[in-house]
Amino acid sequence: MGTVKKRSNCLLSSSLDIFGDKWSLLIIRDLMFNNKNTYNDFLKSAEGIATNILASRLKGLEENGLIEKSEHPGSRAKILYRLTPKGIELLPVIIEIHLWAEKYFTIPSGIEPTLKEAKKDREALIKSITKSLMENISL
Amino acid sequence: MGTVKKRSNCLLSSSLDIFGDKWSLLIIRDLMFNNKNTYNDFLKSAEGIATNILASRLKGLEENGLIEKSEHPGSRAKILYRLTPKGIELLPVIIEIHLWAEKYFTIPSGIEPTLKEAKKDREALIKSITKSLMENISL
DNA sequence: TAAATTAGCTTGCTAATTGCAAGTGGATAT
DNA sequence: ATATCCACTTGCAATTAGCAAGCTAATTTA
Repeated sequence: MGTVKKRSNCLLSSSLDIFGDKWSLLIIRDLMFNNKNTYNDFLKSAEGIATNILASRLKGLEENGLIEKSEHPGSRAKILYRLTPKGIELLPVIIEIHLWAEKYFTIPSGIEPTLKEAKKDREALIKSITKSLMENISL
Repeated sequence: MGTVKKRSNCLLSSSLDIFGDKWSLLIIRDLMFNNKNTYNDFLKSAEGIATNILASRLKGLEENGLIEKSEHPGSRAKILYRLTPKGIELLPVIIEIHLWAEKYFTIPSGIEPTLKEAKKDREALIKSITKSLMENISL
């Protein structure tokens, strides 16, 4: 059921088989930048994902090794979703999409400094965000 | 009908509203790397896009200014699709997806040199591919 | 300690989208 | 003149998306 169907052996196509939809990268974004890590956190995001779609996307992302479930330190009722290294490695992709979008959409308040940093020293930004995301893993 | 619905003002979300599906970036890829620029070229790609889906994606990409139609120099029956600068600027996104995918999928024959170049001198590669794509525009 | 709320889902149903197959109409090759 | 190519459109079945409601276990509130 959950197996991924590869349409071709093209790297881009295989990648889109995993995260080429309107929701998966938004969940990754929430985990990366918005301090969201529970089911209800994702549900509350501005785009308004439907609960069944969220469940299916979380399942897909987990099956493909981009995220993983773990115990929530604060409550046994909650499940903590975390990025794996494989998920964290999508950071450059997400940054490049932002840099593209910056030219064509109005920039939301607050992210301008990060965009500026991305343009000034992209590698440094990736390294520093990656580092802090990786630290979250080993908690 | 053709208007884009923005789910939020997040740059990533707005971008995915445009190309966040399983086909749009593959059409861009074909235009960028595979010397495909007619309807039937796209139809023949390995992933096997359905003809009605192709028509709707081409329409969407055109409405969003990523591609444009023009006269085919060889035949009046054909339509030549071309990337606009806005479409060409997606090159870094596509490269980053490739670099991510390289770690998790078997690498198709032929692209290894380009991947190596992307890792060695990313900016140079982007600049050189962009240049040749831009030259295509003014023909 | 009982009742209400929170958290993470599942289920049922409807609407929208996808994808296959066939068809259309103009341009081109034979 | 006929057949084929090209860029689609249309019809229809199947899949997917999305809304609303429900469900179970854990937790908070009264």
